[in-house]
Amino acid sequence: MTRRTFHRAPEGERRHDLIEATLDCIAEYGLEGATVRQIALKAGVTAGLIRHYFQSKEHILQEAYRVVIARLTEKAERVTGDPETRLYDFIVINLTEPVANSRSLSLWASFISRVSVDPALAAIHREGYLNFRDTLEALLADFLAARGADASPERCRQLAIAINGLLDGLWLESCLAGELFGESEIVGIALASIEALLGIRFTRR
Amino acid sequence: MTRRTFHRAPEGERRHDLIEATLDCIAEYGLEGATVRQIALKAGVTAGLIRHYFQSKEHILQEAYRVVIARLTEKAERVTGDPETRLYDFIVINLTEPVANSRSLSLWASFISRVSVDPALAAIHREGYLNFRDTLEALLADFLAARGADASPERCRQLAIAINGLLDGLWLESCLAGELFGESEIVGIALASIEALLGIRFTRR
DNA sequence: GCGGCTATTATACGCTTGAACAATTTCTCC
DNA sequence: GGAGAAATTGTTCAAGCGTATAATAGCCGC
Repeated sequence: MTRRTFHRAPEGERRHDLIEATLDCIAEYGLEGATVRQIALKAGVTAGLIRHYFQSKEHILQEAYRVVIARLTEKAERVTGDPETRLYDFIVINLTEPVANSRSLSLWASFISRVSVDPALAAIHREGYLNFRDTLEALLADFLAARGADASPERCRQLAIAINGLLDGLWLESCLAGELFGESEIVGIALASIEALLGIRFTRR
Repeated sequence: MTRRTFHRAPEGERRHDLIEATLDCIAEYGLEGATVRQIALKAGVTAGLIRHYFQSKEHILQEAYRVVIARLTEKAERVTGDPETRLYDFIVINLTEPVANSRSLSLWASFISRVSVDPALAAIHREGYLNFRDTLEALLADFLAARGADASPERCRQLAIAINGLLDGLWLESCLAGELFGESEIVGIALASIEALLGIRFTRR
């Protein structure tokens, strides 16, 4: 009996492929569908290999969650330009593809449901979350200052909490029921709402 | 060998207990921890009994999800009084116990993660969600009309989407990281934000 | 207080799971 | 082009899963 032929991949590439396969499984079948065998099947390898790269199934899930968070936040955290452009782009990026789509939500929700149960995932979550809100708070402070508005720490904190909530909620809504809105409808509502919250109109709309 | 003694319960009561046990398991261990045997253990019965009351494990999960949605929405949907009081109470109820706590979030997230994968759960979800937003839209229309503000259908729709998003997002934030805020802080931010979005101050704060 | 209905228990079955490990193949280096 | 390292396969294992079903025991009507 002859074995299947295989390809020896560089460690980084193989780990990446395995994590992608994990995310595919979760998005398609949920966390329960992300079994070691299913992940291996999707990655085109055998189940044993996963344990060669990851100490346990828990570990590959943790790595996968880091990737999910990174994809949800990395683009928005790299906005450039003047304060208004950065804030504006931050809003738009978070509510359009590829951040806002049903696959992102599937992945996010799958992991969130384990954050309250699994301390390792909770730690990964908290780091990503605080990061995001700090970024938003800094963007707000810059924007308010540039417009000569009240940019006191307390006000920035409260606005960051509110706008973070608004963006999270609208992101959720559009991912969960995207076909009920035009994509630009959600973005438009977000921009108008944030203008109202800040008491400042964007100049570039 | 002697069997354990047991109590023959009325159907309604037994079904209720089994669903509660299911929710306990999900909140404690996540969806994956809600196995037939674990649920039975928590309910103080044996695993076989679950299949006597529910056609399959899928069915008990669907019933459990209905209960979760009902608990998240029923109190807010029963607000009474003048338009401002109803809207105000709606906001507060959704952001305080027992709607806003980590157990609620655990349960909600567990099911949400399967909504995108399981059509039966998706149907249950959609019904509850539309219900909630319609309630909010009606509250807004009444409140705006009572204050003599623009209550056109388009404006009400957009405000309902925005405020629904804001409430969802703030609910999420406070459940996920409640200890970072005073409970009243989130409520205060919500009320102030909604005043800004509506362009109207509440009289009763 | 007893007979019958059925809620409940107890056990078993077939399958899938995460994990472990020995065998094998690929690739690098000399 | 051969040897050694290690990436990958294939198989096995015990545990746990949802489900099925026969045996039992609690309870209601008489």
